[in-house]
Amino acid sequence: MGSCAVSYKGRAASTLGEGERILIIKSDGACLLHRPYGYKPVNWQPAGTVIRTHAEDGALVIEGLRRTPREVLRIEFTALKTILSGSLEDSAQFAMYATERVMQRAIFLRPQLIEEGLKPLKIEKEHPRGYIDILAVDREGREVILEVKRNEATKRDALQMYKYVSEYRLTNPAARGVLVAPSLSKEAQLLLSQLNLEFKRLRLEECERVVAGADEE
Amino acid sequence: MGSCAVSYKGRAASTLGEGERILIIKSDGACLLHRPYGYKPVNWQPAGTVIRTHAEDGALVIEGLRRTPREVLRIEFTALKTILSGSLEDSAQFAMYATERVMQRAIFLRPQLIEEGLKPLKIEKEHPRGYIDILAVDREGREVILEVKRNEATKRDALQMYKYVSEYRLTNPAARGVLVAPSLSKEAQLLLSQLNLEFKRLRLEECERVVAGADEE
DNA sequence: TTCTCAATTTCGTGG
DNA sequence: CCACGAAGTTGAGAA
Repeated sequence: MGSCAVSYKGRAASTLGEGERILIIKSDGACLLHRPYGYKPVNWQPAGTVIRTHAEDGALVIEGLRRTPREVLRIEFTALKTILSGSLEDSAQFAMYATERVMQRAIFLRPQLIEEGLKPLKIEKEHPRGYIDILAVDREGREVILEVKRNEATKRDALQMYKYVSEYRLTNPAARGVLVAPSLSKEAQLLLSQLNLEFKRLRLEECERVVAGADEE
Repeated sequence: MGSCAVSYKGRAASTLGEGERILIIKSDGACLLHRPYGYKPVNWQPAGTVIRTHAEDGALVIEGLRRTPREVLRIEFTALKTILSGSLEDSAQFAMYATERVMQRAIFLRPQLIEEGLKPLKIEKEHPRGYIDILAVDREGREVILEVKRNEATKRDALQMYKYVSEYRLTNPAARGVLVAPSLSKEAQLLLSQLNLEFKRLRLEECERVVAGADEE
């Protein structure tokens, strides 16, 4: 903690005049310089950075160097308020719920969440124009393209799915497209019916239960 | 700094077991909890968050509450290593160079960077489905839609441009689309040729020289 | 508020 | 190592 001036050059370039900030340097090389406000650091380097320090004209200069891409962060402290050094013990598990992946996994584990007889084939199948969340086959053997959204599905989501489905329909006119989300905006609803696509309501909560149940087994 | 356990619930949800971390709380409500490694905080709240603290079973509980969206971050410190409090004076100017805007400006100042006879009409022109970086007219009077990228252009960038160009081609089939970037991914190159779009190599460095030269005059 | 897009995006995943 | 897409993306700018 102290007063410093900063310059950065690499993927972009920036300068910052003298002011009081907090600098954190972690043992993996990650470093973060924070101004007194805001969520994001004003300057930083990611893990893997090589830190070097030296004195220069009565100032403490801290440089973070990185290759691929080549980047240099230079912080020049002219006044120090506090220096803290130590090591932290932290081996705990971080668990994040409520991601789109949970929904995908639940559908794969229990396809009847969507409909009876559905057989998922592939998650995140590659496609010349992007990715399909899930590719499946229904009980009548038709291809089903599933686009999964964690939040209310928008017009944009419907269009994205249409991009994929229309491609499939060139070779397989019976191909279905199902947008899976907890809810659907009114505009998206209209669009889906115009594009001959379907919607299946599915809430994150249900998916979490399915995935949790599978993990117990 | 100390040992804590964390839970978060809001747009998503997460838990983190006991471990030693650094917590920064800024006066605007922004708070960041950092593990001993990595660039990103493991949990956080943005500026505007209301911070409340209380003791509970011998632990220091710090809660960050936020509305729109409703989010709660709860940090329970069971052991403290250090507490630091103070205010920082920082009113310096932050200047960032080397952005996409520099490239846009350079093209506007010196259109021959793209091709002879090009006449730029408008930067960031509105469009029903987004924004066009630059709209121009070539020496033969054809509309040219320019999509500018600071880094290597991807398939995604080509598709975004195609969205605009195909719209223009409905009324003006001769309309051109030019993707401007320092380089082009192989997949994007293929896509461009399929979609009848063009690529023009332009490096940030050249643009910076052009803009710097213009500023001197 | 909403939408749209840039970002030193970062991060993970798969080829 | 690239390429692609998600992210509690964040942040800025305009309607």
